[in-house]
Amino acid sequence: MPQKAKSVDRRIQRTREALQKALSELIQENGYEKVTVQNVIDRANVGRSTFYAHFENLDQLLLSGFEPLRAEFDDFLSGRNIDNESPWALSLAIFQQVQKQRGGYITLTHIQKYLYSYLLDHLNQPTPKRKRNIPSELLAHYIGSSFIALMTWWIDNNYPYTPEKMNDFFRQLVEPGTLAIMQ
Amino acid sequence: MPQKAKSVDRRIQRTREALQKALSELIQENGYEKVTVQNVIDRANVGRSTFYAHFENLDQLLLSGFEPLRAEFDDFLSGRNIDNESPWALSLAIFQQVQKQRGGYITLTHIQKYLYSYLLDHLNQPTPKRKRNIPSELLAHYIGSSFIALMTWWIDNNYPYTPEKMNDFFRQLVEPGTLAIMQ
DNA sequence: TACGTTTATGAACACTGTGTACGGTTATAC
DNA sequence: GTATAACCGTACACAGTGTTCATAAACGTA
Repeated sequence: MPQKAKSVDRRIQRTREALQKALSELIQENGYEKVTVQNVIDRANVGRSTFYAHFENLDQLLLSGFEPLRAEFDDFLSGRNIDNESPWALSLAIFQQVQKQRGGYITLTHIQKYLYSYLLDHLNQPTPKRKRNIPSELLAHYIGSSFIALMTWWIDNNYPYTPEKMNDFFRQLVEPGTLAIMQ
Repeated sequence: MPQKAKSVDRRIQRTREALQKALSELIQENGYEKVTVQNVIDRANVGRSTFYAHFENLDQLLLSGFEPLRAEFDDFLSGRNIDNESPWALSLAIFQQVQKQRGGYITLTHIQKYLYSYLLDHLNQPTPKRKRNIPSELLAHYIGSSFIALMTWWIDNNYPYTPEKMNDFFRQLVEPGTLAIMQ
């Protein structure tokens, strides 16, 4: 039988949201490297000890804001067979989701981590038609990095194109090279 | 008439080399982010004030080790007309030079900076045959990032291929996509 | 509303690191 | 040999991190 939903303390929500919002703003203003815990708690109007009651450090706070995207991405990976659908649906989904979180902050390295391991699995499956001029590891690294490159440019330039258009660019750039190699 | 070469104080050379060597070792052990001035001067056996007499901060020390590569790269850019020779000679030269500095440390972002501005100039020249589906800025960013991606993989995996082979990979991956776009 | 529990607070503390200042010492170039 | 400069150590002010603890406030629940 389902347990009655335990109600979450409103104070916890408020604190966490205030911290995430403050971090988000400070990142957009100065970049993540320049953000300090001190800045965040000042901006969020939260006590120092309160911060450490919720998060071990700045990185953990950053990661907590990344949860929604991570969850969606996991769903996508487990819910569908990428190989039988268009492989470009994956990248499109990420472009769309990133834009949806527009105001939020994103650590692209985390997307890259997921993407990389997926690509490596995918490329290591025995594909008879593959020429294999290029080692799988390098290919996975290349595709993942290219994707991150486009994403970075897109965000830095404040989303000048739609996710669909960006995904087209990605496809146009990466597909010819990888197809030529994968035969 | 050529000025008589002013002899450089041996102490200066020794100090700078000790600091660069220490930084290089520490980067290879723990990564640049974790290196502190304290670590470097301890390892180099150099006084704190001496460090600051030579360099403003850690970044400046890092950059000083990058000078030889930067110089070679500048020479290359100014000495030849890239357009009339193979454009892939540029990337090959960098692969070779990076390997030559094997034991040394490299900040790839600095290479990327140079590469990016070169590419942007290059792509912005009016080329009648270009289709221009994709904005020059994005294309420059993409090519530069792809190059850095291969370079990073190459270094992280301890130079498993020759510079020439790596340059082939780069060409195979990037050329088809960019050619298709540049018509 | 009254209750016991959880959370927030702020101040103090130890710690690590940065960058500056300065007087004394030593190696170096000439 | 000597003047010079490079080096050294120490001390200092400052900024940031992460912990602890006693107190006060807000909360959910009955």
